[in-house]
Amino acid sequence: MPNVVTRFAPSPTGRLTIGGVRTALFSWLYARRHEGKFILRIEDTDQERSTPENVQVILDSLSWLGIDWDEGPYFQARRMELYRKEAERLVAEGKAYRCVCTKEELDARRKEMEARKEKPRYDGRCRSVPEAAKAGLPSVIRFRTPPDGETEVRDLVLKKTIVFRNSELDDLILIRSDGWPTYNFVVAVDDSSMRVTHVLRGDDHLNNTPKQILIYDALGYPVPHFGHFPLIHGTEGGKMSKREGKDFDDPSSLGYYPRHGFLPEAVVNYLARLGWGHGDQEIFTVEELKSLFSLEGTNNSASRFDMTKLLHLDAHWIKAADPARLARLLLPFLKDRGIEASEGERLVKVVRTLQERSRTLEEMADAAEFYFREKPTDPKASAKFLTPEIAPVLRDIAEAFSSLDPFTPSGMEETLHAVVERHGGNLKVHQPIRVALTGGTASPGLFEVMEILGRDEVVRRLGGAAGRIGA
RNA sequence: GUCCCCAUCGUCUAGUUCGGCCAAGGACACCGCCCUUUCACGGCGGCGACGGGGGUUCAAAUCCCCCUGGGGACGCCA
Repeated sequence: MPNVVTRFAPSPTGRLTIGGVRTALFSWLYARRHEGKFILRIEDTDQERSTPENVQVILDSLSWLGIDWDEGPYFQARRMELYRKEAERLVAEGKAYRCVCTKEELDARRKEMEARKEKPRYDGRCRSVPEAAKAGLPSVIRFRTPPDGETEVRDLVLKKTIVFRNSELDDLILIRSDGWPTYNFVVAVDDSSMRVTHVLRGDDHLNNTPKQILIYDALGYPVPHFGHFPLIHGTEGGKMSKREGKDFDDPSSLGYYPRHGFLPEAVVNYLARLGWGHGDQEIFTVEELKSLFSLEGTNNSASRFDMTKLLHLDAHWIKAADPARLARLLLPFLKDRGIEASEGERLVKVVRTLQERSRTLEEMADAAEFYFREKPTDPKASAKFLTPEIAPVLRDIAEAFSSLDPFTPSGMEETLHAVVERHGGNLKVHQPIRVALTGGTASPGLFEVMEILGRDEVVRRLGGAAGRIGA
């Protein structure tokens, strides 16, 4: 029996948020660090909103990040019998009771309480009605929360004990009128039946924890350890909200990142540093995280999501990545731009020239375009560098290049030098050549660009540019 | 409204556990300079914070209280 069992329990009711992913990452790292077990459980008790597509998104996202699980995925929808049985047991033991109040009645009472500025809660009117009197009526099962006393939550992340007065807690619903169980109940049943030792989750669940502890106690199961990570806020502050639109258009969704050419190791590195630290170290490999992650190192205040820093880390990991791997990953981005490149030595060379100047694969694909097809020349660059005076020089260079064999950087340099000398020396030809070749003023080193483009293509583009100047 | 959490540069954070090593360190961003065939990379330097007020103490970013500010939760959602 491992001494640490953690789980990630997302609900497939929407996209997977970046905050949820961080919770998954921390839970996984904690299990790995302690050579424990990590469980994936899908909380699909909300029949209205759970979809198979959302389940798939969760699975794909975790796989992309490299987060693997030892058990599961479990689906709560397939564990209904267990929940009903446990709920009935609580009713039989007097620890829960049936409530026949209708939704409408409850809504009306809630509104009244809000109007009176009270904390909205169930008034408990079915509490003392004998079970026999409610038989046959449509009902829900509610938990009989102890009216007095306090429940203590020892939190491993906050490193403190939080005390809740039981009188603040509500008689929450365990089983809905349609027979489906609710979150606070299943989570307690499942975490105990799956022998979860450390429940790690977002801060937004802190208020649920005392309720769940009470349920554990009522059920007679041992209470696990808890840890609540502060939420990740959006750039404007506040809980990162799910925007409308496609999942991959929204940076608060994990789906955004693979789609926009981020490397998983960069996302993992960034997320790990958001709310956790290990001295001054900024760069972490997954392996390092697996051996270093600890709850003691977590920060207990909310953090803000910063795309700029993520981009910086992505740039770092692109520089560190194997060019052949990047070449393979780049293919779909090229394809999006209508470029059918193939894996191979040339593409790897292209990647090498772009690694130091791309923050994402998307940027790399944009920067790579000129290698595969001539781009329209940037008008500003053209006006500045493709001047009438330079046209004959470019023509001469093209001609000199056409017989340069082999077409090597040292040969190119000598040739350039010779042509410039012939035109009186002291001519700036690099930028005009760059513009002629790449369509813009920024590119990788001129000689490596020419080498990859190849002599014929270089000659062709140079000649073409010179021709267009005259026109 | 009630309950709960949080509080170091613009942002992520180190330092808080055992108060003194902190005239507060690192990273991102920003601004200079260097390198340089462009753009980048890299190197060097700069800007920049303990929210406020009370305590406790010889000594507080570190401990306590209050205020303020931020966030979360109050569902037959999870």
